[in-house]
Amino acid sequence: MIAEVIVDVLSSEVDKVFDYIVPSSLSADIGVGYRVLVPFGNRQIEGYIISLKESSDYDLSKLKPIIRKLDNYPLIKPEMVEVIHYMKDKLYLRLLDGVRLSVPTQVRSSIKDKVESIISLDESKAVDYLSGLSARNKVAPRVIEYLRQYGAVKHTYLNQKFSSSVVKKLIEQGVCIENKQKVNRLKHKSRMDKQIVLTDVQNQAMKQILASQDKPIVLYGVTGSGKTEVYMHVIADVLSKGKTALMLVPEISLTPQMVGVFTARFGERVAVLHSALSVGEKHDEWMRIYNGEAQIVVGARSAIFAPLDKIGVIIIDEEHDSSYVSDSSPRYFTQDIAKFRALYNKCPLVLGSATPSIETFYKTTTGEYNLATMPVRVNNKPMPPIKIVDMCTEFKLGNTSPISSCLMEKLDKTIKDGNQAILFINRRGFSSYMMCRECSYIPKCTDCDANLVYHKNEGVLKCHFCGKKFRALTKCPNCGSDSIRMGATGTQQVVEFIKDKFPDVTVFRLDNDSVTTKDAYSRILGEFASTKPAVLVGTQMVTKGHDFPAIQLVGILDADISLFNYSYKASETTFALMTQVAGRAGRDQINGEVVLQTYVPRNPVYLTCANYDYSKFYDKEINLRKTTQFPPFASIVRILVTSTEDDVAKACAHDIIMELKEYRVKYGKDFIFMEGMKSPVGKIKNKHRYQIVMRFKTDILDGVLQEIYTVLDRKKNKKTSIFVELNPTSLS
DNA sequence: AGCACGCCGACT
DNA sequence: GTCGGCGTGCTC
Repeated sequence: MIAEVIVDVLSSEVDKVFDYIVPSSLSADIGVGYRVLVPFGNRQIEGYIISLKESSDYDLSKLKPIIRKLDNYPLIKPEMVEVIHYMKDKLYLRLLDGVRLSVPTQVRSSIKDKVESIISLDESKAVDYLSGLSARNKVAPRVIEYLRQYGAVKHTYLNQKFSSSVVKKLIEQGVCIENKQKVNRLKHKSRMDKQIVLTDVQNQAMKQILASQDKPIVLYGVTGSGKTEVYMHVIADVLSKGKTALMLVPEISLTPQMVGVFTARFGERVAVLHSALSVGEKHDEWMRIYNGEAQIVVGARSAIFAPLDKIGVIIIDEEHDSSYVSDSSPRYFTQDIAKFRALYNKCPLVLGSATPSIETFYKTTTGEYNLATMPVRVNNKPMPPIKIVDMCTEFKLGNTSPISSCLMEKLDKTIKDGNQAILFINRRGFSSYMMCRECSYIPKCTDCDANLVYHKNEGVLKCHFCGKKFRALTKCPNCGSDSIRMGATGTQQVVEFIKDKFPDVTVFRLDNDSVTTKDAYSRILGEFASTKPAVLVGTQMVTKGHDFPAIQLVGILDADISLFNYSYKASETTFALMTQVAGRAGRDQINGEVVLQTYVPRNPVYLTCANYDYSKFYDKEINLRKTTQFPPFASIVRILVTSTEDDVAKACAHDIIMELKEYRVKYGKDFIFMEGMKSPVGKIKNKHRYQIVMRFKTDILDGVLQEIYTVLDRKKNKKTSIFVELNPTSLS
């Protein structure tokens, strides 16, 4: 028998399937998905069997045998083998990338199950032992007495309470019995909440979802319409049929809350997967899923690769969220993988959102996706009114502070009422740059073409592309001046401003600088939740999850920033973001309100958003996309070529573009645009970057992609790396 | 990616 | 004479 093996060597050069002989001694207990040790060149490396066959096209005399298998079960299940092939063919990912996504390092590495040793008493032996005991022996009787009282006790606990030598002796003499058992490193609460009865609207949505086996279904429900409850009912239904459920949520910060809600309902049947788990926790959770001990997976993006069997439903919550697109290689769209797995398992795929992405919603109008709508909030409360404030007028009137007079008034009232306010600073990424006031010099990273960002906590300058740290400036290296200033409004500034104006109120800060540890996030939010009155100032982090019942006011400080990032998605991300932030206000008894500060108050995004009119926004936006030819009508592909040598990358990019130019001709006007250029961030980690950006009608996407892949396969070489991105949201 | 093979300069 | 620089090519 011959095995096709993917070797665990991360290089495009060697990213292909190698044939190996399966020795007859192994053939009985080996199969697809097993991890094996194979000879490769003159070394031994790990590989994964992805298929078995009887003969090989390769020179038989050169075939080597597999040395041995490395686990007693296949790490890659058959479904995931299919997923890996799909990613290779359709997404231009290396086979090994697929393997590594399917089998996380925490599982591949030698992390073992955590075992705990439990000590209990053999009563009959204990009686004998005590009777024949000398008077000098003081500790052992106490240990026995303790065990009689408490039954089984942890070995480590006994050791520290008494003495390890005594406990050891008792075990050796058979008086105590040692029992080893596997424990999970991640502790889940197992309080079981009762199911809540669904409203008619929710019930209708649930039925539509369960019936949507043939195509994905969009669950469009306004904030507060109770999507989570629908998800849980769908999952309960699926579980009752003996199937499993996969529930994806946007990012780490949101996960604990969802996990809380889900474990409260489903207890031990829930497993969590996200990047903030420790290696041991990740290993345990993955194995619990693999073994079928957990039937519900709640997790962030990468959880789409969870080794579940018999999936009965896949849910992607907040479908429009950008965290579902992996931003570094291997790049993949979570929805692509989800569609593949839903098709494989013939199960519904739910895309839930209050502000579905334009491309997703478009597919409900063409019939490619089904649609379920939940237009009202469960508590029947209206959405909080949004007031748009023109910051230009404000500035002309002489207010140069980051807070408008209108927001100031409402803030004052909120505090007097003893309630809470959230101030959202929309400052995605660009925080404070250091800059010389004399010559406008800005310090840059030595390895990347990027401005350094000042981190106040550590007092250093950091490169956000490679993480390298530099000493903060005190003197300008360019002109010698010592007047250095910090750019952009930061969270800190606003916090200080509020503290100055309202000295008696407690102000909390939530941003990358204040959230440094794993649980700082929930700690800050916890303190905020129990403080009244209080103001919470923060970045994106304040927009997600968490119900605070006492929020009376939400202020959005620089709404425009996300509108001015040069991506075709700028409008829709802004609309989604504003809607989401606004949804934080007035969730319970209190009537909330929202103040949105902008320099372009007549922008249609804000006008539609202020009326919570998604469908009007959608109509405008889809028309715009159609006339300007952007997704979903056209597709954008970006090819990125990187190399440590500038001219090598340049030449390679040039070669590719020459071939594609020839190919382009046959499509005429359907091929709208193509240009090669140095990347906006021309160098990252000392690798030079060239990009080719093209745009063409979506009808020809499959064909063009295939051509691109064949050209790239021809052009790839050792000195360059090539990445392909479909509909990129940023061009750094 | 690694590792061997291989063909040219400065050392005991 | 040889030790070692790293360019090139291969791995079932």
